Amino acid sequence: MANDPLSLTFAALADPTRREILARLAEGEATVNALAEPFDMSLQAISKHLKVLERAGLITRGRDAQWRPCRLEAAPLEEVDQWVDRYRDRWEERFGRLDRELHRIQNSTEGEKNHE
Amino acid sequence: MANDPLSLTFAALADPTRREILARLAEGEATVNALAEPFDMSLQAISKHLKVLERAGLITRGRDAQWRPCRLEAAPLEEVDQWVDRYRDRWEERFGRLDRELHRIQNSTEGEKNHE
DNA sequence: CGCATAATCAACCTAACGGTTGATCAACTG
DNA sequence: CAGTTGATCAACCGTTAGGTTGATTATGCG
Repeated sequence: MANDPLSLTFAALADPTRREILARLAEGEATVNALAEPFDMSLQAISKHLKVLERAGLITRGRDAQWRPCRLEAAPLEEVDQWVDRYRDRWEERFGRLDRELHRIQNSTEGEKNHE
Repeated sequence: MANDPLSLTFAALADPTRREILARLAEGEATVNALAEPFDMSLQAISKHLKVLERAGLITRGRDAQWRPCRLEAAPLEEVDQWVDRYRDRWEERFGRLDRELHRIQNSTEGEKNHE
């Protein structure tokens, strides 16, 4: 597999188990055992999934005695969002030209508001 | 690899060659040979990449004599966008609570506008 | 028909993925 | 210290990904 950041992120997301783990982490930190609990899978397998997520920068791990709490890190998701954003107008075609223009204007005024 | 739609899409995107192909197709339809031209790779390899993209629904292929023109299909990218959208507030933390609330309100009014 | 072109099919190879089991390390607890 | 718990490491295994080369199919052209 390619090892550029975006490829690592997409590859990490291309697995339902890992996406479920991220969904769980969106609710707060969790230990490896807590994350493994819902799955019919060995703890070691979950540990490997976490390593994949960590390599992609999607999680970080702390240290609390013998527990290694995992925390969601959204930065790579923002990269994904920015990448996919370049194709946004492709699926907004159905709105037609006028409505697409409205979206564009709306986005640009949002830009002014946020970035000033 | 898992074969649910989202996993197929993420997996298809987890390769720089395939992402470049999509970028090329964003400019318009193209034949397999045209798509293969920039890459130092056999035509068969590109053909396989196209099959992966097709299985994910990211492209469709027509038929024009011996050419099989490829066309970008953005629907799966919209699915990706919707999935990642659930985490948007995670990387917008830096805007602070007030601004995040503004975003939430803004989104909900957009929803009213689009879905009615 | 005979041939060139566009693209796919088929077989093969290496490396990585996703899972297993068993052993090990690290930290708390009695 | 001995034992338990949390988690990782290591080796292994079957399958798939991503590339190659060689053969094959389909279309257009002289």
